[in-house]
Amino acid sequence: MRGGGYKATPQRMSVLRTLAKEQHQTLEDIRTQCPEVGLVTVYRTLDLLVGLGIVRRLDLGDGARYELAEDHHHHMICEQCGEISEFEQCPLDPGRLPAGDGFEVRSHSLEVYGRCAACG
Amino acid sequence: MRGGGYKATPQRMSVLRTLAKEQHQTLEDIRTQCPEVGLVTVYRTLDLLVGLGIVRRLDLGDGARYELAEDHHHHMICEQCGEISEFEQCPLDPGRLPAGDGFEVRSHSLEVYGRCAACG
DNA sequence: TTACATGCAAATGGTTTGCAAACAT
DNA sequence: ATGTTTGCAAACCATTTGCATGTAA
Repeated sequence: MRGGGYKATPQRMSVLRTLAKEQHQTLEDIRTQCPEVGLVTVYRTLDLLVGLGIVRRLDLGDGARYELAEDHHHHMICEQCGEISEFEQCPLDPGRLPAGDGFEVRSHSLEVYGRCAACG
Repeated sequence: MRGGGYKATPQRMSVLRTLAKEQHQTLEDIRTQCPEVGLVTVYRTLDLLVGLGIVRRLDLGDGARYELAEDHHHHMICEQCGEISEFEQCPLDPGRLPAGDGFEVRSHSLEVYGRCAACG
């Protein structure tokens, strides 16, 4: 972060610390845990972090969510209760990715929908 | 649609006809092509169609988009110019989908990001 | 005939912007 | 000193709601 010429302010640190605690949090989730950071600053900090590639922004059907962009993982969403969980193993077959049409694949995101164990 | 006890009004037909023309349109796209349909009605019609499973709602990073839920396909998004295209071949390996944790997979969505041919 | 659908205007709610004060270097 | 960051209030914009009118079946 400092590398980019940005300052490591207490507010930014606080938001980052919160993001490190849990995956795919909403802005409200973050705000609750950073009551000392102004709403506008949370928005701006998240924008900054997303721009720097430190944070990933997702939309799983219900507004924006944010998470640290460290590891590669995907999401399972229960259509019944809305529970979101992660899985690490990527079921993509790279050999079957679209190719030959000139599109250069750089990243991907995958969401799996269904029923969680609790909802049967 | 009539099966569900809903009326086939001119407005709904118009929205459906527009959706049939092109994939992943924004609400504004649709509205431009259905100037005779009120804004609120477009919203309500899309909600209804999504609820009936006829239409799929997506978010590729820039607000909501809608498309007919007929075929299974995925999206490629150019990070440079924002162009969106589809590909039919699904690169998922069903054998590697998360299992054993009690989650029952019913559907999935995959988005591929990178550079389109034009943006090199 | 009658419950459902439409459309306007107004309300809502999440997100962004203007600007002055506080801060880091 | 100088440019960055913060926070409030206000502006903004997409979406939703209330309610009276219109309409498909």
